[in-house]
Amino acid sequence: MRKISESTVRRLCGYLRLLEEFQRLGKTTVSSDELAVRGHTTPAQVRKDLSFFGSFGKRGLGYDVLDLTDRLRDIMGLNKTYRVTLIGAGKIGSALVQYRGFSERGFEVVSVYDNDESKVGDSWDSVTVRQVRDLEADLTAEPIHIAVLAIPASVAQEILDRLVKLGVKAVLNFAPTPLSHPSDVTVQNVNMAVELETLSYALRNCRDPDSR
Amino acid sequence: MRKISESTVRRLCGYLRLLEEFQRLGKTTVSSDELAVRGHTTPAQVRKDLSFFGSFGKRGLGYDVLDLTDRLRDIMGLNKTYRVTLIGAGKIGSALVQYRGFSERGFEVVSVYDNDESKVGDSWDSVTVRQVRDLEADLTAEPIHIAVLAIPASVAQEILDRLVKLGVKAVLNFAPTPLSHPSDVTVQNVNMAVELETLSYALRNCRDPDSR
DNA sequence: TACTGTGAAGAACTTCACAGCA
DNA sequence: TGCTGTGAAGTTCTTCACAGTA
Repeated sequence: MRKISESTVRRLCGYLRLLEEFQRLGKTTVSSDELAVRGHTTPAQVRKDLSFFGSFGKRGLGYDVLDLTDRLRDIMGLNKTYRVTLIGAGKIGSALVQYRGFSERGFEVVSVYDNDESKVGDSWDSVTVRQVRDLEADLTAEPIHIAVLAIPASVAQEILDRLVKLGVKAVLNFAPTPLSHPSDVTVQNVNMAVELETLSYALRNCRDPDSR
Repeated sequence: MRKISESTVRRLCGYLRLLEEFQRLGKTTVSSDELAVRGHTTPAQVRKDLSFFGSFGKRGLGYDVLDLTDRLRDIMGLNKTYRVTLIGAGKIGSALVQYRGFSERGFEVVSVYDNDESKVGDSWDSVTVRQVRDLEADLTAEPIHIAVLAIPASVAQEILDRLVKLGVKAVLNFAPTPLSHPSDVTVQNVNMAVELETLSYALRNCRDPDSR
Protein backbone atom coordinates (compact mmCIF):
# COMPACT_ATOMS: atom_id res chain seq x y z
CA MET A 1 0.00 0.00 0.00
CA ARG A 2 1.03 3.56 -0.74
CA LYS A 3 2.67 5.42 2.12
CA ILE A 4 0.05 7.23 4.19
CA SER A 5 1.03 10.58 5.70
CA GLU A 6 1.03 11.06 9.45
CA SER A 7 -1.55 13.85 9.14
CA THR A 8 -3.92 11.47 7.41
CA VAL A 9 -3.48 8.87 10.16
CA ARG A 10 -4.11 11.48 12.85
CA ARG A 11 -7.25 12.67 11.07
CA LEU A 12 -8.49 9.08 10.83
CA CYS A 13 -8.30 8.87 14.65
CA GLY A 14 -10.45 11.98 14.72
CA TYR A 15 -13.04 10.57 12.34
CA LEU A 16 -13.26 7.48 14.52
CA ARG A 17 -14.01 9.60 17.57
CA LEU A 18 -16.62 11.59 15.65
CA LEU A 19 -18.25 8.43 14.33
CA GLU A 20 -18.62 7.16 17.89
CA GLU A 21 -20.24 10.47 18.75
CA PHE A 22 -22.62 10.29 15.79
CA GLN A 23 -23.45 6.73 16.80
CA ARG A 24 -24.35 7.83 20.34
CA LEU A 25 -26.60 10.46 18.77
CA GLY A 26 -28.42 7.68 16.90
CA LYS A 27 -27.25 8.61 13.39
CA THR A 28 -26.93 5.63 11.09
CA THR A 29 -25.51 7.47 8.09
CA VAL A 30 -23.03 10.33 7.81
CA SER A 31 -21.70 12.42 4.90
CA SER A 32 -18.16 13.66 4.35
CA ASP A 33 -19.65 17.11 4.85
CA GLU A 34 -20.93 16.36 8.33
CA LEU A 35 -17.64 14.77 9.37
CA ALA A 36 -15.79 17.77 7.96
CA VAL A 37 -17.88 20.39 9.75
CA ARG A 38 -17.70 18.60 13.10
CA GLY A 39 -13.98 17.89 12.69
CA HIS A 40 -12.98 21.31 11.34
CA THR A 41 -11.66 20.01 8.06
CA THR A 42 -13.01 19.87 4.48
CA PRO A 43 -15.27 17.28 2.85
CA ALA A 44 -12.66 16.71 0.14
CA GLN A 45 -10.05 15.99 2.79
CA VAL A 46 -12.30 13.44 4.50
CA ARG A 47 -13.04 11.66 1.23
CA LYS A 48 -9.39 11.71 0.15
CA ASP A 49 -8.21 10.34 3.51
CA LEU A 50 -10.69 7.48 3.31
CA SER A 51 -10.05 6.80 -0.38
CA PHE A 52 -6.46 5.72 0.36
CA PHE A 53 -7.93 2.63 2.00
CA GLY A 54 -10.91 1.87 -0.21
CA SER A 55 -14.45 2.97 -1.14
CA PHE A 56 -16.53 2.86 1.99
CA GLY A 57 -19.40 5.17 1.07
CA LYS A 58 -22.50 5.09 -1.08
CA ARG A 59 -22.78 7.84 -3.70
CA GLY A 60 -25.75 10.04 -3.04
CA LEU A 61 -26.05 8.70 0.50
CA GLY A 62 -22.88 8.97 2.51
CA TYR A 63 -21.22 6.50 4.84
CA ASP A 64 -22.86 3.95 7.10
CA VAL A 65 -21.79 4.95 10.60
CA LEU A 66 -21.32 1.44 11.98
CA ASP A 67 -19.68 0.10 8.86
CA LEU A 68 -17.19 2.98 8.60
CA THR A 69 -16.40 2.70 12.31
CA ASP A 70 -15.54 -0.96 11.87
CA ARG A 71 -13.41 -0.35 8.83
CA LEU A 72 -11.51 2.46 10.49
CA ARG A 73 -10.91 0.40 13.62
CA ASP A 74 -9.57 -2.31 11.38
CA ILE A 75 -7.34 0.08 9.39
CA MET A 76 -5.96 1.53 12.62
CA GLY A 77 -5.33 -1.89 14.12
CA LEU A 78 -7.66 -1.23 17.02
CA ASN A 79 -9.39 -4.60 17.06
CA LYS A 80 -6.84 -6.11 19.38
CA THR A 81 -5.49 -5.45 22.85
CA TYR A 82 -2.01 -3.98 23.16
CA ARG A 83 0.28 -4.79 26.04
CA VAL A 84 1.86 -1.55 27.24
CA THR A 85 4.72 -1.05 29.67
CA LEU A 86 5.38 2.23 31.42
CA ILE A 87 8.97 3.22 32.19
CA GLY A 88 9.10 5.87 34.90
CA ALA A 89 6.79 5.82 37.91
CA GLY A 90 6.60 9.60 38.34
CA LYS A 91 3.67 11.98 38.14
CA ILE A 92 3.13 11.80 34.40
CA GLY A 93 3.29 8.03 34.50
CA SER A 94 0.83 7.87 37.36
CA ALA A 95 -1.66 10.09 35.57
CA LEU A 96 -1.33 8.01 32.41
CA VAL A 97 -1.90 4.65 34.07
CA GLN A 98 -5.05 5.96 35.67
CA TYR A 99 -6.31 7.48 32.42
CA ARG A 100 -9.41 5.50 31.48
CA GLY A 101 -9.27 6.25 27.77
CA PHE A 102 -6.17 4.09 27.79
CA SER A 103 -7.74 0.78 28.74
CA GLU A 104 -11.07 1.63 27.10
CA ARG A 105 -9.34 1.64 23.74
CA GLY A 106 -7.53 -1.63 24.25
CA PHE A 107 -4.21 -0.37 25.61
CA GLU A 108 -3.51 -2.38 28.74
CA VAL A 109 -0.71 -1.26 31.05
CA VAL A 110 0.78 -4.58 32.15
CA SER A 111 3.89 -3.32 33.93
CA VAL A 112 5.55 -0.23 35.39
CA TYR A 113 9.29 0.25 35.89
CA ASP A 114 11.43 2.70 37.83
CA ASN A 115 15.03 2.77 39.01
CA ASP A 116 14.15 4.43 42.31
CA GLU A 117 14.20 1.71 44.98
CA SER A 118 11.75 3.70 47.10
CA LYS A 119 9.14 3.32 44.36
CA VAL A 120 9.87 -0.31 43.44
CA GLY A 121 7.26 -2.58 45.01
CA ASP A 122 4.56 0.09 45.16
CA SER A 123 1.18 -1.10 44.00
CA TRP A 124 -0.37 0.92 41.19
CA ASP A 125 -3.89 -0.23 40.55
CA SER A 126 -3.30 -3.87 39.74
CA VAL A 127 0.37 -3.62 38.76
CA THR A 128 3.44 -3.44 40.97
CA VAL A 129 6.34 -1.10 40.20
CA ARG A 130 9.41 -3.16 39.18
CA GLN A 131 13.12 -2.43 39.05
CA VAL A 132 14.13 -1.14 35.64
CA ARG A 133 17.17 -3.45 35.69
CA ASP A 134 14.75 -6.38 35.35
CA LEU A 135 13.52 -5.03 32.01
CA GLU A 136 15.48 -7.53 29.92
CA ALA A 137 14.46 -10.56 31.94
CA ASP A 138 10.80 -9.53 32.18
CA LEU A 139 10.24 -8.46 28.58
CA THR A 140 11.96 -11.55 27.26
CA ALA A 141 9.59 -13.69 29.31
CA GLU A 142 6.49 -11.62 28.50
CA PRO A 143 6.92 -9.38 25.45
CA ILE A 144 4.97 -6.12 25.19
CA HIS A 145 3.78 -4.13 22.18
CA ILE A 146 4.22 -0.54 23.27
CA ALA A 147 6.55 1.18 25.74
CA VAL A 148 5.75 4.56 27.27
CA LEU A 149 8.79 6.58 28.36
CA ALA A 150 7.99 8.95 31.24
CA ILE A 151 11.59 9.44 32.37
CA PRO A 152 14.14 12.28 32.33
CA ALA A 153 15.71 13.25 29.01
CA SER A 154 19.15 12.24 30.28
CA VAL A 155 18.31 8.53 30.47
CA ALA A 156 15.72 8.27 27.67
CA GLN A 157 18.15 7.29 24.90
CA GLU A 158 19.76 4.56 26.99
CA ILE A 159 16.38 3.04 27.91
CA LEU A 160 15.15 3.30 24.33
CA ASP A 161 18.25 1.45 23.11
CA ARG A 162 17.54 -1.35 25.57
CA LEU A 163 13.90 -1.52 24.48
CA VAL A 164 14.89 -1.65 20.82
CA LYS A 165 17.26 -4.56 21.56
CA LEU A 166 14.33 -6.29 23.23
CA GLY A 167 12.35 -6.00 20.01
CA VAL A 168 9.92 -3.20 21.00
CA LYS A 169 8.65 -1.52 17.81
CA ALA A 170 6.43 1.27 19.20
CA VAL A 171 7.31 3.88 21.80
CA LEU A 172 5.46 6.87 23.22
CA ASN A 173 8.11 9.28 24.46
CA PHE A 174 7.41 12.00 27.02
CA ALA A 175 11.07 12.88 27.50
CA PRO A 176 11.78 16.28 25.92
CA THR A 177 14.67 15.18 23.73
CA PRO A 178 14.99 13.80 20.20
CA LEU A 179 15.73 10.06 20.27
CA SER A 180 17.65 7.97 17.74
CA HIS A 181 16.13 4.68 16.70
CA PRO A 182 16.04 2.26 13.75
CA SER A 183 13.50 3.07 11.06
CA ASP A 184 11.39 0.02 11.82
CA VAL A 185 10.71 1.39 15.31
CA THR A 186 8.02 4.07 15.62
CA VAL A 187 8.55 6.74 18.26
CA GLN A 188 5.77 9.23 18.99
CA ASN A 189 6.91 12.25 20.95
CA VAL A 190 4.67 14.16 23.33
CA ASN A 191 6.23 17.32 24.62
CA MET A 192 4.28 19.66 26.83
CA ALA A 193 6.94 22.36 26.58
CA VAL A 194 6.50 22.49 22.80
CA GLU A 195 2.74 22.91 23.16
CA LEU A 196 3.08 25.72 25.66
CA GLU A 197 5.80 27.43 23.67
CA THR A 198 3.67 27.26 20.54
CA LEU A 199 1.00 29.13 22.51
CA SER A 200 3.61 31.60 23.69
CA TYR A 201 4.65 32.17 20.07
CA ALA A 202 1.03 32.70 19.05
CA LEU A 203 0.45 35.23 21.85
CA ARG A 204 3.69 36.98 21.07
CA ASN A 205 3.06 37.28 17.35
CA CYS A 206 -0.65 37.81 16.94
CA ARG A 207 -1.35 40.23 19.71
CA ASP A 208 0.44 41.35 22.82
CA PRO A 209 -1.00 39.15 25.56
CA ASP A 210 -1.16 42.13 27.90
CA SER A 211 -2.89 44.43 25.46
CA ARG A 212 -6.42 43.23 26.05
CA MET B 1 5.94 39.20 8.87
CA ARG B 2 5.27 36.28 6.57
CA LYS B 3 3.11 33.52 7.99
CA ILE B 4 5.29 30.92 9.70
CA SER B 5 4.16 27.30 9.53
CA GLU B 6 3.38 25.39 12.67
CA SER B 7 6.07 22.82 11.86
CA THR B 8 8.66 25.60 11.79
CA VAL B 9 7.51 26.91 15.16
CA ARG B 10 7.67 23.43 16.67
CA ARG B 11 11.16 22.90 15.30
CA LEU B 12 12.26 26.24 16.79
CA CYS B 13 11.24 24.94 20.23
CA GLY B 14 13.46 21.95 19.54
CA TYR B 15 16.44 24.09 18.53
CA LEU B 16 16.04 26.04 21.74
CA ARG B 17 16.19 22.85 23.78
CA LEU B 18 19.26 21.68 21.84
CA LEU B 19 20.98 25.03 22.28
CA GLU B 20 20.51 24.78 26.04
CA GLU B 21 22.06 21.32 25.86
CA PHE B 22 25.02 22.57 23.81
CA GLN B 23 25.45 25.39 26.28
CA ARG B 24 25.60 22.93 29.20
CA LEU B 25 28.26 21.05 27.25
CA GLY B 26 30.27 24.26 27.08
CA LYS B 27 29.95 24.84 23.34
CA THR B 28 30.01 28.51 22.36
CA THR B 29 29.36 28.06 18.66
CA VAL B 30 27.15 25.65 16.74
CA SER B 31 26.59 24.94 13.04
CA SER B 32 23.32 24.18 11.28
CA ASP B 33 24.83 20.76 10.68
CA GLU B 34 25.29 20.01 14.36
CA LEU B 35 21.77 21.20 15.20
CA ALA B 36 20.41 19.08 12.36
CA VAL B 37 22.19 15.88 13.38
CA ARG B 38 21.21 16.20 17.03
CA GLY B 39 17.62 17.18 16.16
CA HIS B 40 17.12 14.60 13.39
CA THR B 41 16.47 17.16 10.66
CA THR B 42 18.56 18.64 7.83
CA PRO B 43 21.01 21.56 7.88
CA ALA B 44 19.02 23.28 5.13
CA GLN B 45 15.87 23.00 7.22
CA VAL B 46 17.57 24.56 10.22
CA ARG B 47 18.90 27.47 8.18
CA LYS B 48 15.59 27.99 6.39
CA ASP B 49 13.64 27.98 9.66
CA LEU B 50 15.96 30.57 11.17
CA SER B 51 16.10 32.67 8.01
CA PHE B 52 12.40 33.53 8.32
CA PHE B 53 13.33 35.67 11.30
CA GLY B 54 16.68 37.11 10.28
CA SER B 55 20.35 36.31 9.80
CA PHE B 56 21.70 35.09 13.08
CA GLY B 57 24.80 33.19 11.97
CA LYS B 58 28.29 34.01 10.76
CA ARG B 59 29.26 32.56 7.40
CA GLY B 60 32.13 30.12 7.74
CA LEU B 61 31.61 29.93 11.51
CA GLY B 62 28.08 29.01 12.50
CA TYR B 63 25.85 30.42 15.21
CA ASP B 64 26.84 31.80 18.59
CA VAL B 65 25.09 29.54 21.08
CA LEU B 66 24.16 32.25 23.60
CA ASP B 67 23.16 34.77 20.98
CA LEU B 68 20.94 32.35 19.07
CA THR B 69 19.36 31.17 22.33
CA ASP B 70 18.45 34.76 23.20
CA ARG B 71 17.05 35.48 19.79
CA LEU B 72 14.97 32.31 19.73
CA ARG B 73 13.61 33.00 23.20
CA ASP B 74 12.65 36.43 21.98
CA ILE B 75 11.03 35.13 18.78
CA MET B 76 9.05 32.58 20.78
CA GLY B 77 7.95 35.15 23.33
CA LEU B 78 9.63 33.32 26.18
CA ASN B 79 11.15 36.33 27.89
CA LYS B 80 8.09 36.91 30.01
CA THR B 81 6.05 35.00 32.57
CA TYR B 82 2.67 33.69 31.52
CA ARG B 83 -0.23 33.38 33.93
CA VAL B 84 -1.87 30.01 33.37
CA THR B 85 -5.16 28.73 34.72
CA LEU B 86 -6.05 25.06 34.85
CA ILE B 87 -9.66 24.00 34.38
CA GLY B 88 -10.27 20.51 35.73
CA ALA B 89 -8.68 19.27 38.94
CA GLY B 90 -8.43 15.63 37.90
CA LYS B 91 -5.43 13.38 37.39
CA ILE B 92 -4.10 15.00 34.24
CA GLY B 93 -4.43 18.44 35.78
CA SER B 94 -2.66 17.34 38.92
CA ALA B 95 0.27 15.88 36.99
CA LEU B 96 0.54 19.06 34.92
CA VAL B 97 0.58 21.46 37.85
CA GLN B 98 3.37 19.48 39.45
CA TYR B 99 5.37 19.31 36.22
CA ARG B 100 8.51 21.34 36.80
CA GLY B 101 9.21 22.13 33.17
CA PHE B 102 6.08 24.24 33.37
CA SER B 103 7.26 26.84 35.86
CA GLU B 104 10.90 26.55 34.79
CA ARG B 105 9.94 27.96 31.42
CA GLY B 106 7.91 30.84 32.76
CA PHE B 107 4.45 29.31 32.77
CA GLU B 108 2.99 29.95 36.21
CA VAL B 109 -0.18 28.15 37.21
CA VAL B 110 -2.04 30.82 39.18
CA SER B 111 -5.40 29.10 39.61
CA VAL B 112 -7.19 25.77 39.33
CA TYR B 113 -10.93 25.29 38.78
CA ASP B 114 -13.33 22.38 39.08
CA ASN B 115 -17.09 22.01 39.33
CA ASP B 116 -16.86 19.15 41.82
CA GLU B 117 -17.62 20.61 45.27
CA SER B 118 -15.61 17.83 46.91
CA LYS B 119 -12.48 19.14 45.17
CA VAL B 120 -13.14 22.86 45.61
CA GLY B 121 -11.05 24.21 48.47
CA ASP B 122 -8.32 21.56 48.14
CA SER B 123 -4.83 22.97 48.30
CA TRP B 124 -2.61 22.16 45.34
CA ASP B 125 0.90 23.30 45.98
CA SER B 126 0.34 26.99 46.58
CA VAL B 127 -3.01 27.31 44.80
CA THR B 128 -6.48 26.42 46.04
CA VAL B 129 -9.04 24.71 43.80
CA ARG B 130 -11.90 27.13 43.04
CA GLN B 131 -15.47 26.67 41.85
CA VAL B 132 -15.67 26.88 38.07
CA ARG B 133 -18.75 29.11 38.37
CA ASP B 134 -16.45 31.83 39.73
CA LEU B 135 -14.47 31.83 36.48
CA GLU B 136 -16.03 35.04 35.17
CA ALA B 137 -15.61 37.00 38.39
CA ASP B 138 -12.04 35.79 38.98
CA LEU B 139 -10.67 36.19 35.46
CA THR B 140 -12.20 39.63 35.13
CA ALA B 141 -10.43 40.68 38.32
CA GLU B 142 -7.13 38.96 37.46
CA PRO B 143 -6.80 38.13 33.74
CA ILE B 144 -4.69 35.15 32.66
CA HIS B 145 -2.78 34.47 29.45
CA ILE B 146 -3.27 30.75 28.91
CA ALA B 147 -6.00 28.31 29.94
CA VAL B 148 -5.41 24.57 30.14
CA LEU B 149 -8.52 22.42 29.67
CA ALA B 150 -8.27 19.07 31.49
CA ILE B 151 -11.99 18.35 31.52
CA PRO B 152 -14.35 15.86 29.83
CA ALA B 153 -15.11 16.34 26.14
CA SER B 154 -18.78 16.93 26.93
CA VAL B 155 -18.17 20.23 28.73
CA ALA B 156 -15.05 21.45 26.90
CA GLN B 157 -16.86 23.54 24.28
CA GLU B 158 -18.99 25.30 26.88
CA ILE B 159 -15.99 26.18 29.03
CA LEU B 160 -14.00 27.30 25.99
CA ASP B 161 -16.84 29.61 24.95
CA ARG B 162 -16.81 31.19 28.40
CA LEU B 163 -13.02 31.61 28.30
CA VAL B 164 -13.21 33.21 24.85
CA LYS B 165 -15.80 35.67 26.15
CA LEU B 166 -13.39 36.49 28.96
CA GLY B 167 -10.74 37.41 26.39
CA VAL B 168 -8.47 34.35 26.69
CA LYS B 169 -6.46 34.00 23.47
CA ALA B 170 -4.46 30.80 24.08
CA VAL B 171 -5.77 27.41 25.19
CA LEU B 172 -4.14 24.03 25.68
CA ASN B 173 -6.87 21.44 25.26
CA PHE B 174 -6.63 17.89 26.64
CA ALA B 175 -10.28 17.07 25.94
CA PRO B 176 -10.46 14.60 23.05
CA THR B 177 -12.86 16.60 20.89
CA PRO B 178 -12.47 19.27 18.21
CA LEU B 179 -13.38 22.70 19.58
CA SER B 180 -14.79 25.71 17.72
CA HIS B 181 -13.24 29.08 18.40
CA PRO B 182 -12.62 32.45 16.75
CA SER B 183 -9.53 32.66 14.56
CA ASP B 184 -7.78 35.07 16.92
CA VAL B 185 -7.80 32.40 19.63
CA THR B 186 -5.12 29.69 19.44
CA VAL B 187 -6.09 26.23 20.64
CA GLN B 188 -3.43 23.53 20.89
CA ASN B 189 -4.84 20.03 21.22
CA VAL B 190 -3.07 17.26 23.09
CA ASN B 191 -4.73 13.91 22.66
CA MET B 192 -3.19 10.79 24.13
CA ALA B 193 -5.62 8.55 22.28
CA VAL B 194 -4.37 9.89 18.95
CA GLU B 195 -0.74 9.20 19.90
CA LEU B 196 -1.50 5.65 20.97
CA GLU B 197 -3.65 4.98 17.92
CA THR B 198 -0.90 6.27 15.66
CA LEU B 199 1.37 3.66 17.26
CA SER B 200 -1.33 1.05 16.77
CA TYR B 201 -1.54 2.00 13.10
CA ALA B 202 2.24 1.72 12.74
CA LEU B 203 2.31 -1.70 14.39
CA ARG B 204 -0.60 -2.87 12.30
CA ASN B 205 0.81 -1.70 9.01
CA CYS B 206 4.55 -2.22 9.25
CA ARG B 207 4.73 -5.55 10.92
CA ASP B 208 2.39 -7.73 12.85
CA PRO B 209 3.05 -6.83 16.49
CA ASP B 210 2.87 -10.50 17.45
CA SER B 211 5.20 -11.71 14.75
CA ARG B 212 8.46 -11.03 16.55
C1' DT C 1 -30.76 14.05 -6.92
C1' DA C 2 -27.15 14.01 -3.56
C1' DC C 3 -23.06 12.61 -2.39
C1' DT C 4 -18.83 9.74 -3.25
C1' DG C 5 -14.28 8.81 -5.42
C1' DT C 6 -10.48 10.72 -7.84
C1' DG C 7 -7.41 12.76 -11.35
C1' DA C 8 -5.60 17.27 -11.94
C1' DA C 9 -4.49 21.89 -10.20
C1' DG C 10 -2.82 24.51 -6.59
C1' DA C 11 -0.56 25.49 -2.21
C1' DA C 12 2.65 24.48 1.29
C1' DC C 13 6.70 22.56 2.75
C1' DT C 14 11.38 20.60 2.13
C1' DT C 15 15.65 19.98 -0.18
C1' DC C 16 19.09 21.47 -3.41
C1' DA C 17 22.76 24.04 -4.84
C1' DC C 18 25.36 27.85 -4.97
C1' DA C 19 26.50 32.83 -4.33
C1' DG C 20 28.40 35.50 -0.70
C1' DC C 21 30.77 36.58 3.34
C1' DA C 22 33.73 35.96 7.78
C1' DT D 1 38.09 27.69 3.34
C1' DG D 2 33.78 26.69 5.72
C1' DC D 3 29.42 27.62 6.65
C1' DT D 4 25.38 30.75 6.16
C1' DG D 5 21.39 32.63 3.63
C1' DT D 6 18.29 32.01 -0.09
C1' DG D 7 16.14 31.65 -4.74
C1' DA D 8 14.83 27.71 -7.44
C1' DA D 9 13.59 22.92 -7.94
C1' DG D 10 11.43 19.10 -6.11
C1' DT D 11 8.17 16.81 -3.26
C1' DT D 12 4.25 16.23 -0.45
C1' DC D 13 -0.20 17.63 1.01
C1' DT D 14 -4.65 19.93 0.22
C1' DT D 15 -8.33 21.64 -2.54
C1' DC D 16 -10.94 21.73 -6.74
C1' DA D 17 -14.09 20.11 -9.85
C1' DC D 18 -16.54 16.82 -12.02
C1' DA D 19 -17.59 12.08 -13.67
C1' DG D 20 -19.98 8.26 -11.76
C1' DT D 21 -23.50 5.90 -9.20
C1' DA D 22 -26.91 4.44 -5.51
